[in-house]
Amino acid sequence: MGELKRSHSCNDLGVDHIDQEVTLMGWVLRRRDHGGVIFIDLRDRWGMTQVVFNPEFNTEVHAKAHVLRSEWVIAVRGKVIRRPEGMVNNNLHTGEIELLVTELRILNSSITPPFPLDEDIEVSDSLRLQYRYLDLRRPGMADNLIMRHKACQALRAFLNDENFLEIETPVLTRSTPEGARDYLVPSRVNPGKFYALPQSPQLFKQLLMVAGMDRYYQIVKCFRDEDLRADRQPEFTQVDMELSFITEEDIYRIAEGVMKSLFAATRGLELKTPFPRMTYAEAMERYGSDKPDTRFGLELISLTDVVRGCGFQVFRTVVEKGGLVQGINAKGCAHLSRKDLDDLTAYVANYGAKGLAWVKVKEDGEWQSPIAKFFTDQERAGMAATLAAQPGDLLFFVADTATIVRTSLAELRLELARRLGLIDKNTFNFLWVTDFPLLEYDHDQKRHTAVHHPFTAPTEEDMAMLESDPGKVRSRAYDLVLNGTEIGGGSLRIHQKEVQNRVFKALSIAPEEAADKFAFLLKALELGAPPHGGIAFGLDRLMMIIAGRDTIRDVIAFPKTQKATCPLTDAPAGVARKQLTELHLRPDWQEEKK
RNA sequence: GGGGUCGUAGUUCAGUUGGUUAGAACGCCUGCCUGUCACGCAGGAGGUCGCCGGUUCGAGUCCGGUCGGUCCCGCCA
Repeated sequence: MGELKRSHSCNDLGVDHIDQEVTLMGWVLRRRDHGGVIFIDLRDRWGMTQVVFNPEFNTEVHAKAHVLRSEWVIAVRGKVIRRPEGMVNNNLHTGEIELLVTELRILNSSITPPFPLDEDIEVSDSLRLQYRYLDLRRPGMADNLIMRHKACQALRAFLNDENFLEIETPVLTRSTPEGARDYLVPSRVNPGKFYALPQSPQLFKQLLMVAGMDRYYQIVKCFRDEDLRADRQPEFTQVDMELSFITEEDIYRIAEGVMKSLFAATRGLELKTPFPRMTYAEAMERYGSDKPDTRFGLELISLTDVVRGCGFQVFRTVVEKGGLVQGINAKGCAHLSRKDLDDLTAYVANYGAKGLAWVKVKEDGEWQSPIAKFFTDQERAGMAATLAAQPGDLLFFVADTATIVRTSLAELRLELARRLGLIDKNTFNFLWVTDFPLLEYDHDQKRHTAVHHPFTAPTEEDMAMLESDPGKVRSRAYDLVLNGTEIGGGSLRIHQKEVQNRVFKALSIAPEEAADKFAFLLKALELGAPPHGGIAFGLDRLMMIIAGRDTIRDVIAFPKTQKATCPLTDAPAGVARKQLTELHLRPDWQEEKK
């Protein structure tokens, strides 16, 4: 860079700087070479400034500028001048001025980029990830990272004000039963033993409460070796926190404060608090989901009692076998085509629904429907009344087990809303979902498993049922849902050894196994563990929603592909045999022949 | 583990019923151009149609497999 020193960013200069001598550094976004005058759009993290090489003003530097190409890195010194009459670019923050160059220094050239860096051009994901450092130069991607930084700073400021301590926890820890598949790390020093990467710092943050830290938080990487989705990858970031001597109300207040500060810092939005709340039971009843999107209606309506003993055999048998019949009234949607209905039927089939019954309510109130003939006038009237059906409405029904009915109608509801354009992207609907069940029965494992995790406290009033009717016990867990996405969850924890042992027993974790895997926790609970609880937010998902993106890859600097690889570094990769033997691993695969 | 979808020039895509030499735009290269801002004009280069196999006189096109991207189901306390 020689004696040149950057004086401003590419977004700084305006009419106040006219006639000043400045130096800019950055990347050549575009050149417009008129043979005579040459314009370069110079870009950096902050913005863009037009720089001008004028042969009448400086022949030497103009001649030198002819070689400049996209993504060359340059330093330019010159004078800030007002653009001529009528040449102002109102789309550009620095559009009132330009830099008339007196000195050009080429800091680095660039080969032709593998894809254009223009914002509006779609490039395949594999190419973007292979050249992620170019992809991140695009303003939209850079903005996402900048926004993520602001979000982290805002929540740190808020939590610091609330007397939290930011404390790090180990990344090399031990594998514990329950939950997702662990990433394992073999120990060289301890042959045959393994560390696991944390699925969350759950037990460590509880131990920090036992340690009297009182309020802890951490922005922390977590690891789960499961298959990927648009909003899920194996390493992800949690905003993790834990507090002592609190109730649910304290957690809600803190979490709402975090969201408030975060949305103010990123979107400049003033969120209304407190957020609405809904029990798990109500959410399942009205939306068929424990993370309902409340930006639109299309609620599920139960018809199980209305169609009991009706003339339609499919519905009748399902009810007799203890299943459910539920419906959705798509108001004013009777105009949907047969193809639309076939598509929707295929859509719910993905979620196990064997069929999707539909009824178009005609202007005279008559039913146009393949199943109309199976019902008496009275039965039809009862169903119509329950669904508040009016002429022009389209009614959907699914009859099956409770799980299939709820899942398929919940997904149908979302798909309908998308197709009908009922979703407002600029609305942010938060919802606390409370009173989750503590346990659910796993038919494969033939035992109960924890809905949240094994350290979640049961409610006082249900505790007595732990042994007699474990499936009925409610927990002191809560989820925070934003626009139908679970963005966080937590619970009040068990802080007494006896209760923890009873829950382990309800989970069919044998006392010997509990002692082996969780001895340290049980011991800590005997040594003055305070009542405590906490919550963790999925930062990637939160940023995805705030940035208005469809995948968390767009808010992660170096994300993984759906096959959990990194096209940039080509991870995961093979290792030398010696590395394995040092770790006391004996591979049975053949080494690649050279 | 399963299902959908995509893969053609550097990039984004088109390519008819299987039929001559595979096209467009942008980008790139050369030349011209003194007020553009997606500058303009003229010319040019650039292709193992992801890969392997099959059907066929003939395959970018049809079939099977495989690899890669992506979305979903299962999975994700």
